[in-house]
Amino acid sequence: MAKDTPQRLLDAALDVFAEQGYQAATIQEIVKRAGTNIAAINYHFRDKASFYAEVVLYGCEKQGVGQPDFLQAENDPEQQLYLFIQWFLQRGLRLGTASLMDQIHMQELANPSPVLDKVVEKLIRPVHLQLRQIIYALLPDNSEEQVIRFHCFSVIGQCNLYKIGKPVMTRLYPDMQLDEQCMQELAKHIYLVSLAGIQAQNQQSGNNHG
Amino acid sequence: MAKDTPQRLLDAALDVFAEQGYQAATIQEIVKRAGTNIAAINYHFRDKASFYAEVVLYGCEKQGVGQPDFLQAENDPEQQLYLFIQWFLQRGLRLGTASLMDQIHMQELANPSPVLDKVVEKLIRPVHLQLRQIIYALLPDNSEEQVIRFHCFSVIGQCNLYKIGKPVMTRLYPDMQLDEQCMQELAKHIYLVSLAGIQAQNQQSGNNHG
DNA sequence: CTAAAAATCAAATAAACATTTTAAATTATA
DNA sequence: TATAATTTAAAATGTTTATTTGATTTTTAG
Repeated sequence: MAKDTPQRLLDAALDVFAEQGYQAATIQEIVKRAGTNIAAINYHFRDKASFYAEVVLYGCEKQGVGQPDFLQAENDPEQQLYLFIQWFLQRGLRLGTASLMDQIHMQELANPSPVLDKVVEKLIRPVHLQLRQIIYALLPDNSEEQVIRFHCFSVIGQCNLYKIGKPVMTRLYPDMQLDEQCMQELAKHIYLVSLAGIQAQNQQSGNNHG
Repeated sequence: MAKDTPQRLLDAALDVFAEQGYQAATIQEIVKRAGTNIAAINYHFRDKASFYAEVVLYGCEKQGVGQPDFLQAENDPEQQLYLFIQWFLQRGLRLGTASLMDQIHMQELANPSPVLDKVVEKLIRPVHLQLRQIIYALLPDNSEEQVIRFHCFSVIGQCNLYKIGKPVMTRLYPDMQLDEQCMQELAKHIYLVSLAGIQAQNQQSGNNHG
């Protein structure tokens, strides 16, 4: 038929698995969207489980290229933090591979599978390490490991809620619209809170040591 | 057989649905744990979908009783905020109905169903309104609606990450153990960051108006 | 207290659905 | 043309949900 059935299967499956999760997704729906038939899955990818693993890996690689680097020397850590927050927030909102992988991430949080290990290593850890570097630069030199982690997770946690918690948020506040403008204000807000938190930490540490 | 089959079914189902989500959970597993057979589901609760709705409602009512009230007059808003964070964090860690409903919440975020509306109204909104009151008291009188919401979501977001993101966190930092002591330090951290964020907001608002 | 009616439960069966396998047909390629 | 790779349709397998049927228990009325 058309060209590159495996490719069409991967793309269709990424959509379906993101929308519905591994269990709820049926290979029937996937092959229907890919415009082929059921046996194609078995021929190109052994079975559903192996197929899912390949789909997620495919999504990781697709998103992996073109991840921005926030640790450019010309920016001070404050700027880097702001840019990170802005990027991280917007990623989930825009359509495309990134938001699909965010949905897969979500599905994996609800029902972890062996695939989660690779998602963490390929997508999450690299991003996390960048944030960690930024936070590290903003904290005193002798900061405890736990303090660094906590501040990272404070930033991530604030951002994540707007991806993960959307279904609840729209029910709590039906008038709330998470559009581009709101995202910008939100980025400023999270930056303000996070930086204030770090500075408060610095003061406290200073008192403890002085 | 034993007494009150519907009751045993509800309790067993709450476990299974929380663990696996609606799709992945099978009524076979549920009736097995409840010590009865499949027909009991169809007899007492029409079908799987209706049954799930009743299970979630049951969970809501079970947890709804005994929710603490943080708006006691004897505490100042700062104390209230700290107690709220501490309670909210610990709720997910401890075993019992609360953590089960957190898991259901999680499953509903990944794959929302009509039931989510009721979970929001019965469980989430009441808690959210309490936090909102606390935040409101900490902000200037003329604060914008959006600012209030953002600060609420900053607190919630930071706490939620440790419930929702646990599978990722343990992979990022295998040495991290979210035990009671860690929770206490975490509560202090989130309180520090959140309060510093609010105070920074107050300063900024003051500048804007003055 | 007893008989009829209703409610509850268990086992087997049926129906629906999903996945995997098989085998035949088609297409591409050497 | 012969061979291998791919696609298709159909059937087999397994799993899950829904229904039926008959037995047991409980309730209600006389």
